Amino acid sequence: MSSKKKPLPPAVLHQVARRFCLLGDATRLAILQSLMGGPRSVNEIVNQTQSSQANTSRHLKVLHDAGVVERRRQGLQVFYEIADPSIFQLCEIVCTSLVDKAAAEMKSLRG
Amino acid sequence: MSSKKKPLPPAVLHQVARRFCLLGDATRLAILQSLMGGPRSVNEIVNQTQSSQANTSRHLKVLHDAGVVERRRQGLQVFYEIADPSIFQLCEIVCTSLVDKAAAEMKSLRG
DNA sequence: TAACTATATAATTATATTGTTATATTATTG
DNA sequence: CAATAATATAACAATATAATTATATAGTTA
Repeated sequence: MSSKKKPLPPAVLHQVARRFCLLGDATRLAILQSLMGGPRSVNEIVNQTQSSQANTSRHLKVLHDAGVVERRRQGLQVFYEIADPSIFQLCEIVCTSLVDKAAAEMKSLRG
Repeated sequence: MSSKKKPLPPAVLHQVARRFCLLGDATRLAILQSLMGGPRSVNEIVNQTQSSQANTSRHLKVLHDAGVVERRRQGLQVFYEIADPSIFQLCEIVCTSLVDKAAAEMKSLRG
């Protein structure tokens, strides 16, 4: 039961990296943020994110291929929603870390 | 006190994306993994990660510029260590999510 | 200070990613 | 089935990123 310290094999590192890569794009983060409020049609996402339809569609495909979002067709529209809520935990941790860092910088500037 | 649902402004999204981008590279993840065991000299990292010295140095610079690792010189050597432990939380969440996904796929394959 | 060791940087090449425009696909409705 | 609406895809140009090789810098020691 050694729970710690096992180095991950390269293949796993690549998978983890790919997942982080997915989140390493502001456009995709904006899309995910839009989906935080629940399922959204592509058009709704386009409006909320101010990105073009084509670009939004392309990024949605990336997210879908990675299993981060699910899609379901409903008539003419396609609705997307978050399939992997761990995304939110990740974003929150990063945000907290960034806020902490900013606060530390403020403090050190003031002396 | 509305704690949820404030959409992050684009500038913040970019910062968050940049942070995720840092982790979106297997070489850097390997470096961070090496640093999980505590401070390491560049040479130790090179040996553990099987990457070239130049490449390791370059990635260490990236991580350092982002404030993810700290450096201190000690004679001829430079030791790096994790400056932002939230990294580990992030990796753990991703790993868990990937394991879950793999397990789900296994299950669906078996029927 | 010359030789050596550890680390950093620059220049280059190869590859990947992003956003755009134009076009295709899919489903609905008259 | 023609016209329309919503979404997806392809081709392209611009930019970014990664790894490598060669070289430079910083510190150490004789």
